Amino acid sequence: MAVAVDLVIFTVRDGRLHVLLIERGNMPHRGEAALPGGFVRDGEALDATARRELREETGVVGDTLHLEQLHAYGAPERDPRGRIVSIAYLALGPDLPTPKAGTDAAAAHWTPVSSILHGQVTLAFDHEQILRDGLERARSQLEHTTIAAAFCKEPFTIADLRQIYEAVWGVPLDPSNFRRKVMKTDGFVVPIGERRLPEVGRPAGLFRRGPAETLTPPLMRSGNVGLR
Amino acid sequence: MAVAVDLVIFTVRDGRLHVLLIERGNMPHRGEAALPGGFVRDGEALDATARRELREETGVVGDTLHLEQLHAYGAPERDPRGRIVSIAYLALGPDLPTPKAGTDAAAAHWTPVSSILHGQVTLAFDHEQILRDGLERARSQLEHTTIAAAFCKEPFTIADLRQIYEAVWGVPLDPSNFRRKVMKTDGFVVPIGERRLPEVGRPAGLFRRGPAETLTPPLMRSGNVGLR
DNA sequence: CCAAAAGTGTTGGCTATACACCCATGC
DNA sequence: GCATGGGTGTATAGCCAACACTTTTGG
Repeated sequence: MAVAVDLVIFTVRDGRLHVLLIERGNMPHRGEAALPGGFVRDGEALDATARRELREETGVVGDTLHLEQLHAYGAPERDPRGRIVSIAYLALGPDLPTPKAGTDAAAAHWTPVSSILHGQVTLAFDHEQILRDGLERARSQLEHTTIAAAFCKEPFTIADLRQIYEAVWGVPLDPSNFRRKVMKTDGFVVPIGERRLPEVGRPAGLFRRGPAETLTPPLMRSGNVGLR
Repeated sequence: MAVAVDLVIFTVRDGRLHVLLIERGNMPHRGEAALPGGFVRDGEALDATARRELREETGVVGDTLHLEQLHAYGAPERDPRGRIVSIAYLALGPDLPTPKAGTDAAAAHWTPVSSILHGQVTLAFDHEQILRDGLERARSQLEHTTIAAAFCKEPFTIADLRQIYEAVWGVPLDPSNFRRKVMKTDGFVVPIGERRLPEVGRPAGLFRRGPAETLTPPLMRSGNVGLR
């Protein structure tokens, strides 16, 4: 029985949620889109496999990224090569560099999540289910934790942070309430005392990530409308 | 590489949270306390393994129990027999029958969770970490979902349900506010129009589980005091 | 060169809701 | 003694309005 790790890597580019997909270079499903991933090596912890694959696929040192285990998928028929149990990981990061092709991947692309949810892109194996689970986890994490800041390159503005929420949840948020909530949550963001010169509009205050990790009470989303 | 399933089975007995532990009948850790579990068989889905082990260890048909995947544990040195990745499952149920010994278990007992957290009972492998993760998941689930009702034998009173929360969270709740919250949440519980004759005090209304699954807004716990 | 408009960020107020805390009543 | 119900103050979300600061446009 083989154990693999698959990665759901999210980022937000120009206001839309994207996921990193590879074009499979080997059989099965050669040429189809799939989540990046690979097998766990002897003596390698699951988290280590995830970080290694992350590095191999995106070239990003995992320490700067949020990475958490998502779910284990083990349906007997999920992989035609045989019995493969896959541990899925969720990774969140700021607009990452254009990924390079990995060992098993012919090419890697940032793909809008909405295009997969709307059926314009189909994924190999059970990867669409994994993606949906990852999206739901990310949405939930935004409610209860401060990981939204992990999507932002520092320094960032409150509006940048709000756009993360809007992109992941697919709903517009009230700028006023959002700002109040973020500022009142101790340690969510810390001001650096500078302002961003805008192309248009009033200059926005700049912030860094704070030490806080949990949001109590949570930042609630009324309803899920979907992704733009 | 072997894949196993371990179970964190919780129930509430006389106001305290209990977990099902076995006394290991085989090496390694023979004679020590551990979570019930076993290896995934060929062609068997992960959930099926969990339900089978649940049945073998407790004699309970899994359909009546809440069962969900918790986390995958895969540290290279977690099992001296070799590389074993374990998928942990969380099961919640009403005061279950005294379990019978399973294949790999010399004996099975309901053990107060507090006795493990306070160091009076130690668990084999990394099972204490799994238990802690399961407890945290259960506490979180009580906030956001209606699974607390899964702990109650039907029919139950509002006070029964409240005792579940108090046992899992380890904090007392205001009976008045709790009642309002539960009654206002559409589909959490449905009255059956009868009353339970009490040993002392006013008779309490009886209820069954409703169709609702999520709690919006969540039922919040102010802080974690611990387990009694 | 100056004035107005447009766009974005920031601040504040109002109202409905939910909850914590306390008290009253029924059985 | 416990279940049930109500009442009040506080905190917060949703909604709305005003203001601040900048760039662009038009004379």
